[in-house]
Amino acid sequence: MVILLSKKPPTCEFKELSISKEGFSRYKCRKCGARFWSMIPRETCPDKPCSKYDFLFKEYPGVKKLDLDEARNSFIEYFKSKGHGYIEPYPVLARWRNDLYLTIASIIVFQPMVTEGLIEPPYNPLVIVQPSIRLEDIDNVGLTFGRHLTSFEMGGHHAFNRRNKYVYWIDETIMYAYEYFTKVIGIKPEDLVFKESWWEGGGNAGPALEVLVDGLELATLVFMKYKIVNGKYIDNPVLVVDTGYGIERIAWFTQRKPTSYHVIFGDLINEYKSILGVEEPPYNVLKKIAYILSDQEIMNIDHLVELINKVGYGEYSRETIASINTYTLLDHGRTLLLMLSDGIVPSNTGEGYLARLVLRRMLRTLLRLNIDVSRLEDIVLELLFKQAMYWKNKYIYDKFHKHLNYINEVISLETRKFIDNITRGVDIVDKIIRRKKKIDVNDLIEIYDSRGIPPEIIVERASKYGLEIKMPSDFYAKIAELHGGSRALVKEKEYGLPREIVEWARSFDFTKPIFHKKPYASRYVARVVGIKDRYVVFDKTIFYPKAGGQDDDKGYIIYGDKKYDVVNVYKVGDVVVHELNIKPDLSVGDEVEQYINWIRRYRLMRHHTATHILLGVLRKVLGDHVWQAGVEKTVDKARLDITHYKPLSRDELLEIEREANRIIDEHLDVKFHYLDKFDAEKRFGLRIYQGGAIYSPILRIVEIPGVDVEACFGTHVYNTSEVGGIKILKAEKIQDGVIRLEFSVATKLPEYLSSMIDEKERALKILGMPHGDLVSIARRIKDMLDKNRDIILSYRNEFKNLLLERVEREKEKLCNTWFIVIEKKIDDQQLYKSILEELALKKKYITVLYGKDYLEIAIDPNKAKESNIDLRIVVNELKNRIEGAQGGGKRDHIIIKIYEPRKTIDMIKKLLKNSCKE
RNA sequence: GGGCCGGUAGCUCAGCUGGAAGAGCGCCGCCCUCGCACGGCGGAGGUCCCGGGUUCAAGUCCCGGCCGGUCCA
Repeated sequence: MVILLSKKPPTCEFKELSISKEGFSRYKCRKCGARFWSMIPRETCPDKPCSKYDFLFKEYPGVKKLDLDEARNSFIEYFKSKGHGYIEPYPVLARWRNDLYLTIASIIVFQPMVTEGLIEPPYNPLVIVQPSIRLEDIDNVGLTFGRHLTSFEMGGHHAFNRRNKYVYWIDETIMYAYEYFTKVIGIKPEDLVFKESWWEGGGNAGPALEVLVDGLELATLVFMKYKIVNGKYIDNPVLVVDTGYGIERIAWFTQRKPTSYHVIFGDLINEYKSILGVEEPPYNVLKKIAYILSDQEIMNIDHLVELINKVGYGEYSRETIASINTYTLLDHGRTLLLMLSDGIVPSNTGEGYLARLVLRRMLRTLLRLNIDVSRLEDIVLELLFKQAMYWKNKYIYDKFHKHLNYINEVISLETRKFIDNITRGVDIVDKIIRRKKKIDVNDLIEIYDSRGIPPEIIVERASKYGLEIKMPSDFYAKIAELHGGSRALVKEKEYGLPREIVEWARSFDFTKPIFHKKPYASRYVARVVGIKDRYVVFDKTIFYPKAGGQDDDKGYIIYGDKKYDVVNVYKVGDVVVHELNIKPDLSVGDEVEQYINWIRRYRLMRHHTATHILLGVLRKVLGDHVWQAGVEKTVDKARLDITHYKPLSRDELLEIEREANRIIDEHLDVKFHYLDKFDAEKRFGLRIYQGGAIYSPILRIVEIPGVDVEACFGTHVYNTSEVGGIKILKAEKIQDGVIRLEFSVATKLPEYLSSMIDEKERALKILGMPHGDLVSIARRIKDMLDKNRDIILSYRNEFKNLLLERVEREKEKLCNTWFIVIEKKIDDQQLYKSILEELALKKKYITVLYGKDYLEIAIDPNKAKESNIDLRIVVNELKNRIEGAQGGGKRDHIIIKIYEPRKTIDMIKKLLKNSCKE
């Protein structure tokens, strides 16, 4: 997430801080040069790598031990008491953003709408504890004894200062941190250090202060005054206080256990150890090792072993590594459960890939712990089950056990895929070794990159052949290199309009959407506010633009005695652009009548409402992981892509269809709400973002009570009964984790029925039985074909034998063997192929087969050698002597294209006689 | 969304520098057996993903597409 930019604005924010009144002064770290604030003079900053985890072996008389819940509550309660409004945590899956998959910090919840000043936050200031996921440091998990986690709780208190509303800024933020850590947690002020730094993420950036205590960073206070646009820093209209308190680290600090995992996962560690058959080093040894290595940059397991040996704990290296793998499983398990219970479906793209990545790392870790492949699925399920139970009734983690059905099924499927993969990997290693007798680094890279088989598995397999392969330490760096620079994903909006028209459209601010207020209006009067070429903007419109997967309206406008067709309708921001068939003779201010093609519109409306019904039903039948992954509503049919992990069964489809039609018959009124973003999210949840993130202060919510609620721009019917009926026409997997449903509704259905009946009748006609029953006729024809095939086989055999008998009579001596000629009379490739095989390969005759304009000569390869026959000479001669002859082949088999092949046979005989020694 | 790997018999796959489409398992028939399994003999089964190009000739080479896998966003 951290993007390196060319030029950072200079930071002078921290030259003077009011905390100096408490006795803090500014120092410079002798080792890393960083500036920091401390009450007592210090040579170096208490941060890695300038310092170790000194807190582990220090006594803090004023500090009370807090578990995770207590640490979280202490944070929330403190900031509540200081006038901060409390916000419930958001999902880890950032559905409300289109530039991020995962929630990586608490500020993500408020970007970009609040941080840009476009809407008010629910409270200002506010406090939130946001479970967040960061996978950048996934390779470090475990190795750093708990400093790195793939998921963690970020305590944030935020203030949004706008020009006309000041809340608080740097000094107040520091004082809150100071007071929280000294008064609530009980740390002595002289142990507290504020280190100057810089942070950026999610599109904003700014100077930051890291709050450090004896080697551990407990919080970062970020003062986001910039936003990042096209790689440049520009002043943000809102001064954002973005703080991140590491809830896990605060708990760890107060308990001073060897690793943060001991604090987060408690007894669960022991359960994992017994499932995995792992022993930890003795408590004090582990703590010592964690301490001694806490200022080291540990690259990988090998490096860790080396370091452990170096510091004199070599005898515990095996237990230490097993423990680290266990901690990794715990960490990844919680992350995976967070992802899956927020509805991520593992797949090969998007956020689904991130879930797969985490699971596969878990599975690889299990293999490293010598868990046999056959037990992989059971073990990983058991580990996740234990974890889900451990978190029962704890904060948002309580949701884990509620999703266990989905989690179990998806993990089973994914684990089997992984096992398939590595099994195939073993075969590939065997194959490469058979062929090349060795495997090099390029093979490792290629196999990993294109087949996802981790190099450890290959190395292990190769060792069974006695091959030793060194896995380069920069393996993953090489992979990254192979992929080149990566680009950030921000979807450019496609308008389908010329750029200058888009620019022009932006100069208007709003077209009143009559299609929302009066979706049943097919005629309306509007005033022209802009014309450019064939494009017109009105003050209001009943024309629905192409948006939200719904096709645009077609129709016409009338001005006086002039009529213009509206051929396309586009949406640019809140402006609707009408494209006419010709450049109109209109002026700004003219009042025109707008007419839409009602039949078309009504079908689109019905398809759109049907899509919402179907989505609600799919979620109900298949589970909460079902999200809309794409959608298109045209006049003929609608298409809905959903996230789901396996193909839909016949029964599921029938149930879905039945349920959707039941909702139509329920005659439910469709409700529309206009709500502030945060109100809508609070009232209906983040489900509303089925169509992707919407960056708008006010959301239009379409609710089918008890079925579905979505933020939606489209036109809908007022009652579900108007949909009239839903028929699913097709359900197919379009990519890993995505199922596409095609369906149609209402008056479109008889058309489909008619075309099906028509198709059936055409088939019957072709079969010559226009009034028969298709199924029984098909069965009869199949029987007939089978029977005929048998008959043909018998004929073929008979004919072949006759031919072979005749050949025996007609054969003549040539080149130490027999020479025979066969004319190809029937278009039966199989027949002549088997004859050629019989004569040339078994009987070793020189066999000539000719047809209308081609000729083929074949002989047994060994016979050719021993008789010194080379058919290539024959071909070349024929090509030389006969005009238009073209062909070639091998020594023992040639094919030539030639007119009147029969006439060349004598020539062939002569050529053969010359070439072979008789 | 991009890179890479793949698509050949019902299944798993082989098929080299373009010249006669293969193996194992499965299926059918026969032999062996009281019957089954094993074993033996014989047989059926192919739009070599689709489309275009190069060539006398393409499973094989080139281009485009579709589908699957995988790595990375």
